[in-house]
Parts: sequence; C-alpha cells; structure tokens
Amino acid sequence: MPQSLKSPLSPRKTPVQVRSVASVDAILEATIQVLLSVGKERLTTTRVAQRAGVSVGTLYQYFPNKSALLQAALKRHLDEVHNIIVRTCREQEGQTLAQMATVLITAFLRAKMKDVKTSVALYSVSSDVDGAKIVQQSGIRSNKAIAGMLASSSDPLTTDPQLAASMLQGAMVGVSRRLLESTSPEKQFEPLLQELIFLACAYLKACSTRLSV
Amino acid sequence: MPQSLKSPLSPRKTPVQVRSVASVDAILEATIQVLLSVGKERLTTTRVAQRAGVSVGTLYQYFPNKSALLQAALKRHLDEVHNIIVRTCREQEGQTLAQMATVLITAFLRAKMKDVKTSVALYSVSSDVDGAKIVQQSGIRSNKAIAGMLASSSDPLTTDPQLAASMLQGAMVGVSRRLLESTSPEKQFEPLLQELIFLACAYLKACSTRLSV
DNA sequence: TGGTTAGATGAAGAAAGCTTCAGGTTAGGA
DNA sequence: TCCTAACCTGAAGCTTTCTTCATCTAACCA
Repeated sequence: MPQSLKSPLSPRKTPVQVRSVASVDAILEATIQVLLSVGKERLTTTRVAQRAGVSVGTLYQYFPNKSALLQAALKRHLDEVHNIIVRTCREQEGQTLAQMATVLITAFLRAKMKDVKTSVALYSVSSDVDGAKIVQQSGIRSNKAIAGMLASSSDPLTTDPQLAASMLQGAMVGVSRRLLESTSPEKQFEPLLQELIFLACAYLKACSTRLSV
Repeated sequence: MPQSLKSPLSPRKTPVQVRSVASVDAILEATIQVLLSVGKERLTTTRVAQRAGVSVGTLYQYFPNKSALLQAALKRHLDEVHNIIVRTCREQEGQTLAQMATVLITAFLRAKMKDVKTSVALYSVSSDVDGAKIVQQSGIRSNKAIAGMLASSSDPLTTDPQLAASMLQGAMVGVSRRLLESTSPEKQFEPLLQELIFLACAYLKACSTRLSV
C-alpha cells in the first residue's frame, strides 16, 4: 500500500519543507514582478516560473491554475494594507476624531506609496470577477476596524460609525487611486495627503456637531 | 487603376452607410452584453459578433483587434459620464458651493446607478494598461470642468480649485465604486448619496473659511 | 440598368498559453 | 547508510482564440 493516504483529487501540495516554502514565496514575488514588467495580459505561468527560478511544474504544484496564482498575490498585498489599517486603528482608540483621521490617512497613503507600482499592477487583478470579491471582503474587514476606532473616540459622533467609515474609506481609496495612477505620484503626494486630511477632519467635525449644539 | 486611393495599411473602415453605422453600434452594445454575461476573461471576438448579429469579419472591419474593441466600449461609457459632468458644471456656474456639490454628486451617482452592471463590467477593462490611460484622461477633463465650476462660485474659495476638484472627484469615484460593488447597490444608494453630499459640503465650507474669518 | 464601391461572411491558418505527467533529484529519518 | 516522501523538471498535448482573406451581397449613382 504505497500511495495510501493520497486523496485522489488533491493535486496541490502544502509546503512542508524549507525549500518549498521558499519556492512559493519566490513564485508570488515573481508574479508581481511579471505583472509589473509585462502587464496582466502577457503574464504567463511559464514566465512567472522562469522569473521565480523554478519550473512551471513546480508552480502548478502549489497553485491549481493561473487565476489562483493571481488571486493569491492580490490577497497577500491586501492583507498587508489591511494589517496596517487594523494596527493603526487599535493605536488610536480613544483619541480625537481629527487625530484619528490624520494618522489613519497618513498610514494608508504611505502604505500605498511604499511600492506604487505593485499597487498599480494589482489593480488589473482586482477587477476580475474573483479579484473583486477579495477586494470587497478586505474592504469590509477594514471598514469594521475603522468604525470601531471612530466609535471609541473621545469626541461625540452623531453619525453611524460604519457609514462614516465608508465615507473615509471611499475618499481614501478614491484619492489614493488618483494619486497612484497620476503621472508623477511623488510630486502630488504631499499636497493630496494634506488636503485629504483636511477633508476628513472637516467631515468628521461636521459629523460630531450635526445634531448637538 | 481600380484600388487607387486605398492606402496599403488601412484595413479598418469608417462607417459611411447607414447599415454599417448600425453594425458598429450593435457591436459596441454586444461588447457590453458579453462583458456582463461571461466576464472579460471569456469574452471572445466571435462571441461578441454573434451577440451583435454579425460575423467576426464584420467586427474586424471596424476594430483592428480585440483590445481596441474593449477600449472603444470603455471610452463610450466614460464619455457619457463626462458629458453629464460637464453639462451639470455649466448649469451650476455662479451658484453656492453647497449647491454645486449637491447637484454634481447627485448627477454623478445617478449616472453611475443608471446601469450599474455596465459600470461594473467596464471596471475590468479600465484596469488594463491602455484602459487606465483612457480613464485618466477622462478624469483630467472632468477635473477641469469641476474646477472651473468651483472657481465661478459666489462663495469665496481659498483653495486651489483643481485641488478641491480632485478631492471631490476622489471621494465621488471612491464612494461610487464602493456602492456599485456592494451586494445591494439599490439599498445603499440613498444613505451614501446623502452622506457624500454632507461630506462634500463640509469640506467645501471649510475650504471657504480656511483663511478668511 | 449596369458598374462600382461599401459592407458582410465564416472557414481555416497560425499562434499562444495552460496544464499534465512520467521520471529525476533532494532531504531527513531509521 | 538507505529508504521514502517531498520536491522539482520541462517537453508536449490539448484547447482556445485571434485574425485573415477570398468570395458573396447590397447599396448607390450615372
């Protein structure tokens, strides 16, 4: 009974040895690299494997197909950004709304700017059917974190925290996308950052004085 | 000299007769339809032609390749939205900032909601290399229109109109994307619309009182 | 009505990429 | 040291889709 424990339809392995973990990581990195250099249209599994320094076969040992590969790369990036948001939100609990907005927006835009090209490259993945779902779920999780932070503020907030969080997210994501896709993100960064903070503060202030006097 | 005037490398025709105009239109419509039903990944030129009720050959008579077809469909949609923005901006010249924000945002979100699925379907096209450029250019044109409107306001605006316009656009696009990709856009529409207007008004008001007292 | 151009057709060539699998290599435990 | 399982390899099958072009039809004009 040699191949006893193998289930008939589980062709994809989970890395257990060190080298295989390294392979998976290299493949994911290479995916971004290829996305950057030739774009999603001309990204092929062979090319990714080449760039990763492994063979196609190895790639297919860990990713069932091309789509799953792209999704994994996207998920990885979004998780990083999400973690930054969560960490930032935790640190700001109990603060003023203005303080929250300033720190959150700064952290978010910085994270996106850290590797502009990666973010931009992944936009093409995020627009596919499955990619959109991943983005959406990540957005929902972040929304909860932001709403939780807002609710903990020392200022009174007369608006539904989730709604307010949606507004902040919408503005952040919208402006950051404008920034990333502009011709010179570096030059536009500071003014847009400052103005976005200004916008958020104005909004949150209005939120906290909406019904109270 | 039968084929005298034909330049050697101009295989694509421009519609001159009525039926061909109809064909081009049907093809463009069909492109959206196919995008909707099977997604960009499985969109094929043959499928589009079928849906349009013409043959593939006809399609290739007006679009040099698949990419150009998708771009044309995207451009068409963005132009519609842009025209709405421009028209709205013209109509609001000289008004108060709050009035401008209310009308502009309402018009924009309504336009996007008019056919939610089309907008969403085109996101996948807008993320391709060439699609991004088209989106960017459309955004720049809209930015000018909005900035012009803001500059004409009866209220004082102590902020660079283009910067303020970028903020509004960022927030509008960001929130609308959240809306369109949410699980039930119809239900979220009203609250998000109202809150977005509230945000914009708060921001613009702050802009007009920033340096003056 | 006849000639000329615009428009339409769709089978088939050609290219390209995804994915598999049979066989070789490496690592780690007994 | 030896054996087994994990891991890696990459040529090639298979499918899919883009795009062309030789041919046919419809519209317009003299």
